[in-house]
Amino acid sequence: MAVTILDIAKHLDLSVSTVSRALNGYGDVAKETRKRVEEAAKEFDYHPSDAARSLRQKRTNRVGLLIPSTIHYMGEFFSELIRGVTLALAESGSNLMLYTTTTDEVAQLTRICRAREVDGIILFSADKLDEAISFLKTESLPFVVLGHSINDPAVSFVASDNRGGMMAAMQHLLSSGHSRIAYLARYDQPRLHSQRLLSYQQALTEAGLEIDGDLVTSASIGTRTGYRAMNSLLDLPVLPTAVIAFNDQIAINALQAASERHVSVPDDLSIVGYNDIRSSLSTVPQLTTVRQPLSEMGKKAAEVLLSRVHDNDIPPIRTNLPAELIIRGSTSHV
Amino acid sequence: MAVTILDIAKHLDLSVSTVSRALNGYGDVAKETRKRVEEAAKEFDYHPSDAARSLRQKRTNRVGLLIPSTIHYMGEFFSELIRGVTLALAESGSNLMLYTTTTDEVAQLTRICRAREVDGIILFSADKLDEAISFLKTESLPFVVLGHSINDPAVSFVASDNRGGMMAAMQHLLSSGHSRIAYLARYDQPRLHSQRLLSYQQALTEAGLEIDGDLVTSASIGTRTGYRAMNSLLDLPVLPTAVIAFNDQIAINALQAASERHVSVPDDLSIVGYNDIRSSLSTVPQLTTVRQPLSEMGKKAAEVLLSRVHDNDIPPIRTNLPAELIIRGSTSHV
DNA sequence: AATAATTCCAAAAACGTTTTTGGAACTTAC
DNA sequence: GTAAGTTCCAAAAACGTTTTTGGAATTATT
Repeated sequence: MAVTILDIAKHLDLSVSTVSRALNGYGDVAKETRKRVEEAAKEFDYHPSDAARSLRQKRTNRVGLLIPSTIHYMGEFFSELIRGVTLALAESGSNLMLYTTTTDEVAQLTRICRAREVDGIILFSADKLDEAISFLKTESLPFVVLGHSINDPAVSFVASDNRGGMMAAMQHLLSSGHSRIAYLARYDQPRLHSQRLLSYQQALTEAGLEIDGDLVTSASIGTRTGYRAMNSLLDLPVLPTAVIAFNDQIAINALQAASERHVSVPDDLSIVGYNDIRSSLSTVPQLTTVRQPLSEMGKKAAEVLLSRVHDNDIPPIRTNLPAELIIRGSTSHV
Repeated sequence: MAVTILDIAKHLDLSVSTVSRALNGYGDVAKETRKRVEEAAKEFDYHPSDAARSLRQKRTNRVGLLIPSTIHYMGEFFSELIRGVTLALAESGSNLMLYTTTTDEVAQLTRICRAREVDGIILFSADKLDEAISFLKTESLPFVVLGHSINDPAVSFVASDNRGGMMAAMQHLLSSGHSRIAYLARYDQPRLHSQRLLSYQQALTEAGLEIDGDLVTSASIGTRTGYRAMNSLLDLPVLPTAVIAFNDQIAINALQAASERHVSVPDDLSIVGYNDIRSSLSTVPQLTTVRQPLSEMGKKAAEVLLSRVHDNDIPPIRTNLPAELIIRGSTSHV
């Protein structure tokens, strides 16, 4: 059996309560006694039972991160986020539980809340975000949404400035003389898509350009996402001179499609990605992209959550981190 | 406050023990009573407290996955593994705790074990694997190593056939007429590296070729890993005609370096990757690579661990899943 | 020198389950 | 018609902590 606090107490001829207070830094214990306890704890490699402590304290020192089950389609994106999350958690001594969404997201959240498996939840999953949010609002479990800016002023979120990011990309292309700019979207991400689309349309309108429905199309999720969609753009009677992709993966596959059809990037076609994942440095040419500070977003989300775990009555924290255009080789003057 | 088993018991005028037995499927409860209990539990959305249950049952229904803190450098690789892990865990009703390694791995493992935070651990971290293993062997916590084949016959692992995979790549190149074959390694992964190096050398020797030390070099971890190393290979007085990279990321960056120096792949240079991550389909040309069944490995590792959680006295399960050469456009006849 | 305050610690309660033990009520067996 | 099973359930113990309460011993205050 594992060593318990009782073993320590017996060994030192103290009561368990004193040992507990000594280890948790309470004041009601003599200096000398505390030292003895700490030494014994070290000697026996004593660590308090996680379950027992959680039960008594009503705190688990765990936070949950809910991610989509299609996580393997967004490996780089995700791992940057998670890095930030783990960084922030490590500082506070909390641990991370990873939940992948199931078919019934709300049932899953119900269990997590009612069984008190975690102290709080970072909602990254996007499947049925609205339902998930409205459920969590009825529970007392702190939560924060990661990656989406939420309209409801009562919910905390950490996202990046989508409108601004997309606008920066558009302005870069427009000022480079492009007028036929395609948007290679992801319709299955309606929340992000609609924001980006708005900026796309606004930029065109402000530039006095027509909005051509043919130039907005969607990549489908899967391996080589965006490959087929890019090809269909290249089948248009009048080709676009620039493409903004929903993310870097799509941009990379668009690059591949263009290359296969001997459309030269950036000479014949400019391509802009989104997110600035590491791979965007590895293409030929390197991707111009809108950088989202993914790691920082993860870190910030964890911090926001932890502050709510500490006190859930503080007003909601709603953060849009700035997006930044990174100009590399995949775009040029028309 | 959350609803407890006592609330259900009071509401139904039963004892807590009966409610517990009813919900957990024990025999000692009348059909009618069980039905009433189940209905009440559903009505109140009752879920037993995770902490209380863990404490009493000495089982947490959680397993840990230990990953390196440099996880963001291996996003795709990692997310495929994790997908398999979560798939297997979901089937068994277990949850996943994600631990990133800290400076003192053993101290971290000590805490995890002694605090009984999880039922078992999947060791994916490679930093000080030997120390970690020898520590875990002294504890009673079940564990399995993921991604490395371990010599010690007492430890369970799930890996893929490194020797075979590397050998397949070499044979492919040799039979295509290549004789100057470089190996773009990762010295900081000594375990995997040494196995691959052995196969590399063996294949050359069997083909009656000299082993040229200049042709074995190492990529360093970081963004664009392998870019600089590839460039130094291209600076050699006599160029290699083929390169086997330690992983696909390195291969992709090697591809980029070659392209920038107008070395045509595969005409002037063949490049082989390793792992078959999704991105290996997105390059121009697409990567020839050695496929490791990453998702299956993760799944298998979780299954092996769970079987040990169920009964830790079963003999070690040691699995090398087959690696498979996938021939695509980045390699050709010399 | 008596009282008040302080320091240190032990005892006990509490957290919410599961599991063990035991016993009442009802059936079956002879 | 008693003995022996069965069926169902309640009571209590146990899991390993933290926190509250209270009290003895020591020190400070008047």
